[in-house]
Amino acid sequence: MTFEHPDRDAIDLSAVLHALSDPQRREIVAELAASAEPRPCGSFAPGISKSTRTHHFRVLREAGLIEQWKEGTSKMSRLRRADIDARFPGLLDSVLGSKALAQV
Amino acid sequence: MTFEHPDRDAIDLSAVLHALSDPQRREIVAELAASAEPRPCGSFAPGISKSTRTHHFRVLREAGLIEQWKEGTSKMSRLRRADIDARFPGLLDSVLGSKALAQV
DNA sequence: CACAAAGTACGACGATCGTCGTATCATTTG
DNA sequence: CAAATGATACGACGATCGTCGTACTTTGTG
Repeated sequence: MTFEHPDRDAIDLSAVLHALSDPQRREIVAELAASAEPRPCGSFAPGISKSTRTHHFRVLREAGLIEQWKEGTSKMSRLRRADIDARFPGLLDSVLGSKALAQV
Repeated sequence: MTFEHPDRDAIDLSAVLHALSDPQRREIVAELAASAEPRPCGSFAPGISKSTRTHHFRVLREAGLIEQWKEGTSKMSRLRRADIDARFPGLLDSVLGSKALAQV
């Protein structure tokens, strides 16, 4: 918990919706939601540069969507599903559910 | 239907989330959702300028969230709830529902 | 026709966004 | 210690955003 994570009650809807409005970030969130296990940042979005990936992860973390911590040389990420579901019930499910459509 | 309205199947999730990420526009959508009757644009968001209001309504319309048509000198707006609900089930409810929180 | 009302078009402005490359840091491993 | 790995910091760039004011169009009303 050494990074900037907003408390559950401080999670802002505008920030969450903005974070989710980017397809790249939505893809990351979808992958995190699919695998319950935490994963290192580097295992996502292979098409983009490292700095861009860092940027996207920071946006997600500061919006309160993910939690991050260091583990060796890697940085692990986990979806804050309980917090998001508690604060905005149904939001994550509807956004991720529509991913099942041909929604790229 | 003389304006640019995306078809239901063409409604893009990124555009919808981006449109909803602005508090001003979310407020408009919330008011439209509250009163089932169409309302002229001028009856919203009294604090902002006319041009900004026009801009917000266009963003909402081009994202597929609202439908607009002229009626006399006014332009009426109605929420495309059925289309949004069909395309992204639960999304609108979760976004508007959280409005009930102290989410400004 | 003249006037008022409701929106739009068109820039403009500062701010933020998504992306990148390069340099740097922290950690593990040889 | 030295090298490699995984991620960050720091600009930088073009693009988009939210906001505004002013000028303009469209429509209805006297």
